[in-house]
Amino acid sequence: MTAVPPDSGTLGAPASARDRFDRMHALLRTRICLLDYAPGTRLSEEALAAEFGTSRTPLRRVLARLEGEGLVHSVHGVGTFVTDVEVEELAQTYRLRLELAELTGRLDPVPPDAALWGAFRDLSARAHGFGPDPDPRAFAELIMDFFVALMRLTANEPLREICERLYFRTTRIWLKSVFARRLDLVEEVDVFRREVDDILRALRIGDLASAALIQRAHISMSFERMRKGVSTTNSAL
Amino acid sequence: MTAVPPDSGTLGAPASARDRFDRMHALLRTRICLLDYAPGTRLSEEALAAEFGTSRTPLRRVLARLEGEGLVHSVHGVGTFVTDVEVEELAQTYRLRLELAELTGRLDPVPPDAALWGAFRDLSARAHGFGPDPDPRAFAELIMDFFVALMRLTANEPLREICERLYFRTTRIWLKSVFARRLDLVEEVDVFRREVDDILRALRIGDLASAALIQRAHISMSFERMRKGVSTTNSAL
DNA sequence: TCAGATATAGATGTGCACAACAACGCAATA
DNA sequence: TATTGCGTTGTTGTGCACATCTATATCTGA
Repeated sequence: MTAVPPDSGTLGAPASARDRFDRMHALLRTRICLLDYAPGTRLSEEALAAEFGTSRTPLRRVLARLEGEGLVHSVHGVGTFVTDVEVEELAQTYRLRLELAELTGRLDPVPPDAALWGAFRDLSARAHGFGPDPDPRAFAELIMDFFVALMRLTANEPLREICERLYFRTTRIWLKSVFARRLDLVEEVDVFRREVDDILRALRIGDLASAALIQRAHISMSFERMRKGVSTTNSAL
Repeated sequence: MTAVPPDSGTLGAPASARDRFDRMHALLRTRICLLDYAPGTRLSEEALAAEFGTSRTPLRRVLARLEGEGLVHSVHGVGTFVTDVEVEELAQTYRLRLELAELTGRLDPVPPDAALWGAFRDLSARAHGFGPDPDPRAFAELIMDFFVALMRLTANEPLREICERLYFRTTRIWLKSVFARRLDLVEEVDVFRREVDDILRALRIGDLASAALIQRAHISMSFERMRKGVSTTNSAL
């Protein structure tokens, strides 16, 4: 036998330090955005390090990154906490996201390749596969996957990076509003199905700018529904 | 005497961990953007830690942040290197910066307060204070300070953060072009003086949108001069 | 009973020693 | 002479013990 490098597992990836970092980062980000860790939750460095089978040192690097992205906040001697999100505070971020969404259709748009078409078909099937009583978390995950897929329609790397950064910072407010009954989940599912269908229709005729405008409109309307949800709740008290 | 907290120095700041981090981060970022560390330079963690009087651990945190901002790149077992910048690669980033500059005049613009007016007066004085043979580094520092001051004209925090992020990632190419004689420094100084004067004129009549458009135009023209500088050099060979 | 100082517990931040890894040089060999 | 293998060296990544800091509970005295 020739010398075989220490492959830790079934196949392929030698699991480099960077890969571990990316995996931990993506997983924690997903948990925060899907409210597995509610805003205000304290994240124990020791517990997370034990879960990932490492020491605190690499994990702290991940938390530092998440702090730079505005998802957690560390205080010396107290703890690391998931940041909170409020509708009114996010108004600035949403206005910016509107403009950036439109830019994805104007700056370096690229038509979908075969792989991306396949991804869109799967996403559409998932969107239409939800029953009358959908699981909010699973649906939020679908929305997230759809957003990431849409980002592949622009070749402008910095724009993509910024859009995703802002998305992950704001998306929790939607799921939070659903749980707080300020949004009607069934209506949200219906609206999302129409958004997917409309955007795919625009993409099929190669009109990426219109696809971006449709996305922009839905981001705007989604935010307005959340704001109205707040005032409705208030006036109903 | 009542108990006095252990003040480490002359006055005020107790120099918390976060303050140290911010200072190290800002200083290294400035050095990279002002080409004190040329692209490709290897940054020694040990040497930098010694310079700041700490161990590698806090310094590594700073380097990790800089890597997230695209200013350095670490490779296990090799070193941490200042990233390189090429005019053609930055085309996407510049197109994005154009759009974002315009947004600063449309999204949450705020007129200058007394302090900001004072800052602008100082900046204008510095701009007109350069002689016939200006120091490129000092002039680049002035441009940087002016940009940061302009960012105070929008109250949209996420927009400000993103604009600065992209600025620090692209600004080195200007100074690099000056050193490579692809840009004429005297002409650049003249152009910058006009930019400052024009923007301040727009601000005095309260037209922040026009100020942003002027800035946008100058970013665009600056990039074009750099591109032309490349082709001119090439055709002159 | 209440105000304030103090001890305690538990968290993040830091320093140091070592592991993992990559580049280089050098020598042995076909 | 070209090439392959290996040891050396220097770097980043990791683990662990300890320092530093904050919030809470407890004790003390009026």
